[in-house]
Amino acid sequence: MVTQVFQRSGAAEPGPTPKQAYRRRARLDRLFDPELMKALAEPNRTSLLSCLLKCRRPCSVTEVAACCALDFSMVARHLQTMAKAGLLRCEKQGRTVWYAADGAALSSKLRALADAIDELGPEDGCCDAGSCPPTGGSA
Amino acid sequence: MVTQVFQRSGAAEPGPTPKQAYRRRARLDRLFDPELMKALAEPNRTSLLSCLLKCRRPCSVTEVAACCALDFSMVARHLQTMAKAGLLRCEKQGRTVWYAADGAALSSKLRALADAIDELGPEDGCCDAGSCPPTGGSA
DNA sequence: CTAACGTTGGCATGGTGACGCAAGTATTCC
DNA sequence: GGAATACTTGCGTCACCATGCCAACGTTAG
Repeated sequence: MVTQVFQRSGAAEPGPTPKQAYRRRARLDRLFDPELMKALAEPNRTSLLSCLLKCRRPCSVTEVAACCALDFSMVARHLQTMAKAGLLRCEKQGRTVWYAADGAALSSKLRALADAIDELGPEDGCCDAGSCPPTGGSA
Repeated sequence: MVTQVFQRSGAAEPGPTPKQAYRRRARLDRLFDPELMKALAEPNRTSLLSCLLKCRRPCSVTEVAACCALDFSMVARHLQTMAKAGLLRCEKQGRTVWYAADGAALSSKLRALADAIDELGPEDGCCDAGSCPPTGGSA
């Protein structure tokens, strides 16, 4: 017998087939932001973001670049990338550019995504539609 | 005059320099998961994830691959990637592999990240330390 | 005006990953 | 046993991107 990992509840709602689900647009689909996730996918970038979040104040590129071993131009580029993704706000003042982490914006985006996921309800099996009986389905 | 984007509050707490902030490890630093974010950074992958979340039941690779124009092997690889990142749970049953989205795990991770960000408090300027007066600081 | 400063942009390089194809493996059915 | 099914894996290609170096640009100070 196979170890039954996937628990099935009473299958109150059928649950769509993957094809139906794939086409049906949900709030979730609009909330997945590749640009945002890409910006958060690079360890050096998240280090810089974390640094700015902990600073809780605007910092210049020079200041931030002094923290890590990265090349200065790379730090500038990372900050640009994150600003474009909505993670940082920036303000140019003379020859200095100040970057500040927009923690509120990020956390609210993350919560919105979490809400949209929870909104779909827990996966609980269905398969009375007969398309995919994972664990001893009748079909 | 420069447009004053960065509002400064009373600077109740100094706020560390970027160098201090960079070294000081916070809960946040442990929550940034590059693997997770990378898994969420690819549009095709998030489409598949969304599909599985909406299905609310385990689906086989074949089923999922039938939804989109992607090559079968690519779908299988994407599902593996997401399973490794903790987004999906999978169970092999005979020659079929069932994948189910772990929505609860994802949303709780996102909320934990949001909590850790909010925990740091809003950025509000400081700079009485004299290291970075962004907008007409006294230093 | 000149020099110094802070940042941006071009360039070459190396690594990573998405993609499709095709071959291979494991399991089930006849 | 053999064939069909369901998936995995290897390979080659291509695009993107992180990285560092260096030149150029705009701004400020002298």
